[in-house]
Amino acid sequence: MVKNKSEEELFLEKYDKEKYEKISVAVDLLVFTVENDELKLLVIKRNEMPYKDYLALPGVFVGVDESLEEAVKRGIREETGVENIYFEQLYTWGEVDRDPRMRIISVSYMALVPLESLRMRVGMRVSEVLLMSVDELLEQKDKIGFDHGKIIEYARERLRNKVEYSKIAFELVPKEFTLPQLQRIYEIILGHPLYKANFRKKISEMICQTDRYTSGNAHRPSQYYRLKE
Amino acid sequence: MVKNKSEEELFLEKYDKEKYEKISVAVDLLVFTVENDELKLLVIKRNEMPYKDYLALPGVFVGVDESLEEAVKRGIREETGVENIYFEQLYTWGEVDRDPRMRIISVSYMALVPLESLRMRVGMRVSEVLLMSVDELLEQKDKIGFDHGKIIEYARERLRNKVEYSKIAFELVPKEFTLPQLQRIYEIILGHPLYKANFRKKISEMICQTDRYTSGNAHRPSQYYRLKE
DNA sequence: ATAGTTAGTAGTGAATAAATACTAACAATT
DNA sequence: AATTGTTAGTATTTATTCACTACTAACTAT
Repeated sequence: MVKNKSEEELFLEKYDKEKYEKISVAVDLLVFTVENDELKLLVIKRNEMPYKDYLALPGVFVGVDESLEEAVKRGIREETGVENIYFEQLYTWGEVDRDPRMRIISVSYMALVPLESLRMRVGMRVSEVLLMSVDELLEQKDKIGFDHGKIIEYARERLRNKVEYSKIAFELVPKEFTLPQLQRIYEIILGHPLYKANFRKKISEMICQTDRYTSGNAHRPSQYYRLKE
Repeated sequence: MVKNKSEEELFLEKYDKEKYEKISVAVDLLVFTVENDELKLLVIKRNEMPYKDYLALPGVFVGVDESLEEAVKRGIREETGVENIYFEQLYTWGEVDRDPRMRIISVSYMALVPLESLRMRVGMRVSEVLLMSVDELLEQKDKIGFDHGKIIEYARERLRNKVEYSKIAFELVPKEFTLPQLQRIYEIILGHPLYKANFRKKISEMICQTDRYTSGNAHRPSQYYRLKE
């Protein structure tokens, strides 16, 4: 990584080691999905101090030779077993005392995964992994360790905003989906109902229809669509 | 900062020091202002390797006992001499080789300051501080060191988006301002002209008028306003 | 056949945004 | 003292989007 040894040495002469001791950097993961008409988040039940028996976000430390994105992918793989899912950076939390053990700066990332793709992996994890309703989580923030309650709120807010002007909601449905299904995702994230006709008008440019329909339901079947491009 | 020594020791047994060596964290500052009807950014001309004679963003390392915000305030003070200006976190850049000297993760912050408040301080800085047009900067990205060209683009995009749905533009004018002056700020950030009547309607709820007017100009005087609350 | 249920479309009035055209008020010039 | 140039500010018109109602369509179960 260091391309020029003398450059580094030159630099380090001025880099005051007393004052600017290096810092541990972690990524915290907010893996969202929708289950039973609820927005859910992957959390772990801690079985160690500090915050033993509290809920917390999964996370991993960032290695010196590892980019933030690489750490995120590794973390998602370790916690869920899934690969190639959508994620984006949220915010970086840097209060000095946010972890009582040591100074840790945490870069939070939000990941979205359709429930169908999310298959829990037992693995050799030390902590229990749970899918919990975001609403319920935020109602009992005293059960959440560290500053993770604040981070979850921040993420929900970002998700709510972003669903209005981006295609992010498509990350929570399979490649082929019906419009009532997609509309439910929007409504669950936004927390209020939408008008069918307006909803369809708005997303009509983003989608293209397939020739497949639902079947077996005691009502008119709905057509499957997919995201354009 | 460490509240429980035994907790820390326990933790460190499991914390693999080989793999998760700590990392240097810096904050990079994007100090924007408007001068001569142009959006301008505070940059430094580097006089050291690497990227000697290139342009770069000012930045400071984050101390172990210093929050990110504290580092930002210190950085802004060191580079500009001003205090108490608006800033917000932008994004965290974590590619492994983004700095050839060593692994540095950088948290970028955008600050906005009215030109009137911005008084350059000579100080004992090693590098030259410049106010440069953002458009010009982005036209010659090969003159910009590190990954800072990308960061500047990201910041300009964020500023453009945010000016549409927030009160952020008010951070670039004095406490009392005229509407033509404020509209110019919007137009400069957005990069296109706005319709006067629509502009005024839109911001009318955010502002309240004063009883003062401009004078001395060979045309109708304009009224001074201030941000509501 | 019909009742129940959800899928999907048409259309209306209200609010918001885009655009044009105007009037108002000053200083400098004639 | 009237006129001109210039920018400040308002009125109005048209187009687009949003909130909402009301309808038709298509399936299963009875």
